[in-house]
Amino acid sequence: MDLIPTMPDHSLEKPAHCRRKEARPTEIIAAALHLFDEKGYAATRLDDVALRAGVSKGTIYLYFDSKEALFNAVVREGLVAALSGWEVRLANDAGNSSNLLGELVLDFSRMFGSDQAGAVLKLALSEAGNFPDIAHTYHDCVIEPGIDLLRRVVMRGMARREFRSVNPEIAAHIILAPLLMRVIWEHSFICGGSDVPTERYLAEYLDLVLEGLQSAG
Amino acid sequence: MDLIPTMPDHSLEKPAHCRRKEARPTEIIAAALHLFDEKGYAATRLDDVALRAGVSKGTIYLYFDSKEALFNAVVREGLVAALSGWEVRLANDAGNSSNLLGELVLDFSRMFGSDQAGAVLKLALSEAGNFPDIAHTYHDCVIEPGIDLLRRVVMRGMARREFRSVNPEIAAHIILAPLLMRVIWEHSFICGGSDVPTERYLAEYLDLVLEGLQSAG
Amino acid sequence: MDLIPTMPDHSLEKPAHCRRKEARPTEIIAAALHLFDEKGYAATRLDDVALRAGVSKGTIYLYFDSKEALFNAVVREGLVAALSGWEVRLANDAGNSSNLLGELVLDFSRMFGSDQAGAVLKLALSEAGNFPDIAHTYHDCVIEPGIDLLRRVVMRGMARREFRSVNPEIAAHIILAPLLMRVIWEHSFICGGSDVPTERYLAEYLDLVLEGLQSAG
Amino acid sequence: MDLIPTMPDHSLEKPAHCRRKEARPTEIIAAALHLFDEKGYAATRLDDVALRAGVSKGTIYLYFDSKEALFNAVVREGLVAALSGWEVRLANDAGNSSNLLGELVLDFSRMFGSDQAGAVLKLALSEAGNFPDIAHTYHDCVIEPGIDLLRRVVMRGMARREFRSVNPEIAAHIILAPLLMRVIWEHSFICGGSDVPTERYLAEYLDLVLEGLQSAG
DNA sequence: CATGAATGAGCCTTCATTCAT
DNA sequence: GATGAATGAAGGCTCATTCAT
Repeated sequence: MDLIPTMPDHSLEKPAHCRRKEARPTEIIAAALHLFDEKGYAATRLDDVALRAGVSKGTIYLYFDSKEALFNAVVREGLVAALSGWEVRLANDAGNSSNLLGELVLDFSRMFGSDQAGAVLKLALSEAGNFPDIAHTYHDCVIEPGIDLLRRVVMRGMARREFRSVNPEIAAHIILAPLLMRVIWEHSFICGGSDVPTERYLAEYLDLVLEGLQSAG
Repeated sequence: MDLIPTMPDHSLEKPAHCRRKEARPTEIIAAALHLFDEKGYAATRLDDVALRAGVSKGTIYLYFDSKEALFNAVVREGLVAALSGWEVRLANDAGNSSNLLGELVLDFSRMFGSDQAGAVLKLALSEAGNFPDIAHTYHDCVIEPGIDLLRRVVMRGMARREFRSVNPEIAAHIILAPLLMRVIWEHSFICGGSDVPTERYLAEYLDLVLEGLQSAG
Repeated sequence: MDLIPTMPDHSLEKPAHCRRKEARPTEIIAAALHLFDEKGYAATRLDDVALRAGVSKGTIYLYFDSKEALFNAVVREGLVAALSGWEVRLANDAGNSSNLLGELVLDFSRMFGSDQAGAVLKLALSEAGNFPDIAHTYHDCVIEPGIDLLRRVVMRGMARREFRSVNPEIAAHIILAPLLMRVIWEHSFICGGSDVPTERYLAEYLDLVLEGLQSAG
Repeated sequence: MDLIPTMPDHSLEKPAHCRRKEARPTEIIAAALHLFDEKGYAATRLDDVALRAGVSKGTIYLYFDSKEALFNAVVREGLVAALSGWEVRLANDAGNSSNLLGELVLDFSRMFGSDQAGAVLKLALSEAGNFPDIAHTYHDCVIEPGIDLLRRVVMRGMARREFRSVNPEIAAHIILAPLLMRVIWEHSFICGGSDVPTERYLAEYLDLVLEGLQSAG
């Protein structure tokens, strides 16, 4: 499966000519993301994507080879957005591990709080059956790095005797879960959901996790 | 949306007549569940459901009014399976709250370990966009009771000074998340996934959560 | 096309045994007639015919080879009913031709006033496209004899100088038309229709026709 | 029931672009009319309509929401065609009523002689059971105005002592019947039918009717 | 580049017909 | 004979994809 959409490289064109034209693919992707997230891949009609993007249906095919290619582009865009969020200063940060974990969680919250990354997370999970390649790519490029980051923070904390001894791999999964779940939640039970504001949720969550990790001493 | 499929009540028919007949709806539901879980609602063809159930396409319509009705039946079946799992002895159990929480988690694991309940959980989340009624029903009948159970255990622990003071509502969500996430995981990244066996995962998870809840004293 | 339904000859069975059984074909035909008339051939489901006849769907096939065969039987039954109505004493009646025409019209009205013959008339016209054989048979067995009868009365009247000189063939058609039309009317615009009672309609009709035929002298 | 098909208004589009495009709906309606007339609504396949119209099946759905909507459009078209035929100069015509009636009949004959109006008349009667709304609309918009016109001519004749005293309402029905019947005839017993040419039929018919209406003096 | 009319493969659904009981 | 569960061919409808303008 080709994750890179058929998209002409406009990088050498004069920049101030027609901003709309260059934004087209992005606008289409944004429209598609919204609808894929809302209705799922299969139930989303290209007509609706075109309508929402303000272009004709045929135009979509100028930039993407097929509906599946569009889906790939959507996910890839969200992938990039997500990846950029995982950039942490893990190494050069000299603070204590609890703070480091706290910042990681905030980063995460900011990243998946955007429609972009959040919707793609849900998409990757929902459509995993029909697009195993995407599921794998997403897992390898987003989930695994995130887990890895958490694992390293946990190991750092253990090494510095700030955290008690746990299985870092599993702990990372468990720590990540409530964050992912919260994202899925908001994209599935749109109306209603829990009325707990994100800040409180994160605070309480961090409190619980850190307490659980805290070294006995 | 009607969650009860149009399904004749066979309970009064002659029992030794044709054993297959009474099992048909169940077989169809099982086949449908498998495919819905694997490919999603829209991408599942009724032909394939029929093939897998070992019946003709028309037969499906003897028991279900439409593809959507079949989907409803599938979810409802999983709902029942899930609900039966939440039966806990919360009240008459005199043990300490940590043990109680541990048992709850085991119950949960058993329940959603079955394909039935697990697949339906993933379905409810994946197809929430297209079937808001189902999403709501699932939330109200499965998720919310589960959260409530956890909340009550947390409050019990706090009342008995076994747990420190936390927000029970949020804590319940956070405690539930890794369990749900694990289920989703297994239904999305089928091959691969984490190679951590469920028992170890649960043990580590319980350890972390209980440590996090532990009263300081 | 076979106008004779596959129907076992019960004429030699003991008569007082099980009246229902022998009446089955007739009951099925009656139910079919009602539904064919109401909804047309294609829109009538055999399930509904069975339901209305109080038998199972399979039973229909004990008496009729196919839906088309049932339709044929229905029409043929109505044909017989209609034909029996055309039995007139044309020859031995010595009265004047106006009276003779009046009696013919009354006969006609009685015949097509029954649901049986009336419905079949409408059926034959409506479904002529799909069942040309039936249309022809109906035309040859019912319409043509009726026209012929009228023609002979008109010719008799002309021969006896009771009627003025007209084209008997055409006159017969024109005289028949309002009678047929009235029947069609009642089977098409069921509710509403004209509120003129049949008696008045016939009287006025006869008055107009006879006046039109009246010899000038 | 909505008699107006979902049909984009092309009146403002560039005219010299693609002559075919604007004719499409009309061509589809014509093809549908032919087949509906020939085989009835239910027995007509949209594939066949498409084939006859020289378009693909999907194209039909560009202009009509459903088979039923297409049927509505067909009837409505025929309705318009029929209504335009009932335009008579009743008021300003100073001639005698017999002539007026004669002209009305010619108008009628011209109108329903076209496939359009004639086929729709038969359709309205045949499919009245399945489309009561259409039957009513047709009755109210075509039949009733026609009857009304005839009634007014009859009353005019009576007022001017050209016609004898009859019930105008009933007379109108009776006068209309042979005309309608002739139309139905031609659409039902396509091959064969009576071999009397329309002109002779009309002449004989008028002769009979006028004679019947003639004032005794 | 952009459009949107046209296409046709594919799927849900219906229903006449069969057949084991 | 009678039943009604099961069948599967057929048709209405959708929508991703193409292409002439």
